[in-house]
Amino acid sequence: MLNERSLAVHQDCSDCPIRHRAVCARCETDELQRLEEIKYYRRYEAGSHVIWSGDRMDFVGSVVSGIATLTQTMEDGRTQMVGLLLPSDFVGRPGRDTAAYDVVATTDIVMCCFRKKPFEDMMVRTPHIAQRLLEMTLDELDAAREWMLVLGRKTAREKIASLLSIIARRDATLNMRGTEGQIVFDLPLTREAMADYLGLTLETVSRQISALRKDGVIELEGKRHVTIPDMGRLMEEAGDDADGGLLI
Amino acid sequence: MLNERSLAVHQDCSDCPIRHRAVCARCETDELQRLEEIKYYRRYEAGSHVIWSGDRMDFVGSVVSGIATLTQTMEDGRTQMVGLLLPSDFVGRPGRDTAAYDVVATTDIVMCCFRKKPFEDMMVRTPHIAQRLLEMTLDELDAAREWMLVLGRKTAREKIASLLSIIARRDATLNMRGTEGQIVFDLPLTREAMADYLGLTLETVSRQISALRKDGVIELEGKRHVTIPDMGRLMEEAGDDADGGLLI
DNA sequence: CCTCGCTGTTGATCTGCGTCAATGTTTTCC
DNA sequence: GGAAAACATTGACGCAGATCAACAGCGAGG
Repeated sequence: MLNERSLAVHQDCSDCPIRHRAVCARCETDELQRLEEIKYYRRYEAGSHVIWSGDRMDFVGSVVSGIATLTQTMEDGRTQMVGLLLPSDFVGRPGRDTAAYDVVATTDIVMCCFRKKPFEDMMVRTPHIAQRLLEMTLDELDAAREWMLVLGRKTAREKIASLLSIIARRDATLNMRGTEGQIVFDLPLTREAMADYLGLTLETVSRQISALRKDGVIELEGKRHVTIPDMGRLMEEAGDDADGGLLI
Repeated sequence: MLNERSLAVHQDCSDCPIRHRAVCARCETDELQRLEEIKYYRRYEAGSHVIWSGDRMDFVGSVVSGIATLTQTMEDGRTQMVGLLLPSDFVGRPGRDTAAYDVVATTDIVMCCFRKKPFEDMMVRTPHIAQRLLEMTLDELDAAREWMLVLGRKTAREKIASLLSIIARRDATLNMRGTEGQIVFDLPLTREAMADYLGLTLETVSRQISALRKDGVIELEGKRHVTIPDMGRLMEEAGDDADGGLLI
């Protein structure tokens, strides 16, 4: 997951969000060089599977551009999104070789990949990489736990407000804007994808978005273009205290 | 979180579940020795707070005996448990110094602690520690994501069955028993704590447990002593395919 | 022994969200 | 331009689980 903290590190590595430049800033140059040598890029179309749950994973990598989702599905088709992958987010798990989740491209995406074996070898030789990955994984764990509160205890309206507030802040951070004044962004998800993230149905998502619009918490132009006139108000609606907030 | 995999590693270090012996099996003896030197133990009574969310954390460590919970609370009092800490589970976060969650002792517990600074120093000098922590954190992340599916998409009955199935398997693993034949264990949680874990009310928890008992999925002696006559049946009720299953 | 507090159970009722269904809007593709 | 498909909105209705309430069991402490 992306958050303000990891993003700050990401700034100096805009072309390849694995953030290995940041990771290796303290390493010897030849380690950095070796990392450069084993990397390659992959492109996926909107709607296509990047990874199927249960499949063998022979690479790790990160999103360069576009948006992907991490989802779990039960046998009867019930689906829960467990992560939203934005540019710079890491995918894959050193030390495990089957994927636990489906990764689906929501938009066209570009991934920066490393074959798993060489990457793992590099991890052993370059301690900072393991430390950096640990830091990133702990951030993701925090985000997942924050989301457990959303899923377990919030109302539909609060869930929608939480999601909007996360996307708004993320978007503001990505584009180097603050969260002062009004915030404008495009929703990167369909109503159904939002429902899968929030543990709701798409109808409920639609209804609650309409309600928030009617109440002036958000403004909508078309289906996806959102304006948040007052971020504080939105966060109140989300049930968050105004400054703490979600890390996702 | 504990799972079969981390527990296997834990076997050779029963007195101090930080698992540093396992962590350091490949390290020089003097690193292991140094880790021994900075460790100390703490004892907490049932019901007491080990850590308050937002407080400064000056140590990391792990549970030696007893059970603790990791919870988040909203301003209006709604509570969500985001983790269950059993013997050998790790607490704390190298690289961050305020706690994000409340840690509460459910039973009397003993923790094995390391002051954070020396532990972090050791991490820098001993790459295997960071790698081992990364592995453990990734396991926890998987568990958190599995739990997101439970919270977001399962019915009350399935939630209860999921929780029982996790506790049953955990208990079986801790006591070195298999999950063949019938499984017997004591619930380590009150109905309220179970509700907080599952995103339900305690009344619903109580009702669903009664229903599962009436249907022969579980047997109850008193309030806490549970017998699972058929683990496969329970996992069906949980909505899991019979072998995959939760990692928590 | 009795009382108090804590935990758990069960019933009655209410309500938020899911389900089913109809319809509108936008995009795609011939 | 028109048809079809994908995405979104809105309404009517039902139900799973929340809420409110009463009560039972049990250990602790006077």
